[in-house]
Amino acid sequence: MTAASELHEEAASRLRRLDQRYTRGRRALVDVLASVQAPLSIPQLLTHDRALAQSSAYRNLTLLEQAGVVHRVVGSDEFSRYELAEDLTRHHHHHLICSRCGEVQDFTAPARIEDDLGRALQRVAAQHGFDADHHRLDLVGTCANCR
Amino acid sequence: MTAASELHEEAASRLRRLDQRYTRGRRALVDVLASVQAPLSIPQLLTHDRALAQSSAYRNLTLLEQAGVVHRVVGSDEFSRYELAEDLTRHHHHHLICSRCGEVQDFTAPARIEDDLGRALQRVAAQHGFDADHHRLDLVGTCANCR
DNA sequence: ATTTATGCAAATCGTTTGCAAACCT
DNA sequence: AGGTTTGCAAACGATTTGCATAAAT
Repeated sequence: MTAASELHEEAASRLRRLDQRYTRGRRALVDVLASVQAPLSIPQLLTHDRALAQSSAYRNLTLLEQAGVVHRVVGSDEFSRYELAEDLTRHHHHHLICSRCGEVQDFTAPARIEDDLGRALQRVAAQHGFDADHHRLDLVGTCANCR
Repeated sequence: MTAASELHEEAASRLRRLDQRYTRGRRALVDVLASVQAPLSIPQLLTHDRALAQSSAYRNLTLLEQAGVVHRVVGSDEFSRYELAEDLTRHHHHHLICSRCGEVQDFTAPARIEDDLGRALQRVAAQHGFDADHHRLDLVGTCANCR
C-alpha cells in the first residue's frame, strides 16, 4: 500500500469516527496539504485546486480539524493556515513565521532540545493545573525571500 | 522615580522616536496592561477602562506595537491580545493558551531550557537564512478553570 | 494657529451560515 | 427515497477607516 493511500485510509477512518464521509472535496484538501511541506491558507488551497469551493473548504477544514486529520496554524497575518496532523505525517516540527509576507515554513529542532523542552513543559503544565494538548514553538522574523 | 513613571517615560520616549505623542488614551492603555499579568484582548481592555473608545484602542495598540511598547499575542480564539513588551517589564515569559475559553496566562521556563533553546533557534534561523526577531513558546490546552 | 488624536459610524474582509440543488448509500 | 454535502450568496464579527470635532504643542 502506498503512503498516499495509507494517508487517505487513516483520514477516512478518523472521519468515520465522527460519522462523517470522506468525500471528494475533503480528499482533495488532504491531497493538496500532503503535496506541500508547509501550512497553507484557504486562499492558497483554493489556488492549488481550482475545483474547491471556498465555503466548502472552510467547512471541511473545520471538520477535518475536529477529526484530527489537519491542524490549524495561526501565523502573523490575517489568515488561518492548515497542515496535516503530525501523527499522520510522523514528522514533528515547528514554524518559521515571516512577519513581512505571512508565509510559514517548517523546521525541526534537535532531539535533545525537544526532549528537554517536553519534560520542562510537562512540569509547567502540572504546576498550573493546565491540561496541555500540544505546544507551539515558532520563530517569528523575516524570511529569506523578504530580507 | 517609581517603576510606573519609568515605564511611562520609556513609552513616551519610544513614541517620540516615531514622532508620536504620548496622549492620555495611550497612557491609559499602558496603565491597564501594566496592572495585569496577562495579555488582554481589546474588549477586555475596554472593560478595564470604560473611558477608552474602541477605534482609538485599535489604532493606538497598533501604534504602540510599532513603537515597541506593546507586543501582540495571537491565541486560539478570534481576538488579538496585547501585553507590555518584554524589554519594558524585564520579564521573559511564555503563554498557556486555553483552547476552550481563549484566556492566555503567563509562565516562565527554567533558565537552562531557555538558554539551550535560544542557542538552538539561533542555529536554525541561520541555516534557513531567516532573520529571527523573537520566538513563541506556547502551551495549548485546557486551563484550570475550564477543566 | 496649526497640527495631531479622538470617537462615532460606515466600510472592509476573513469566515460562517441559510438554503436549494447535487450527491451518496 | 432519505439523509448528507455542496456551492452560491447573504450574514457575521473583529478590525479598519473617513471625517468632523477636540486636544496637544
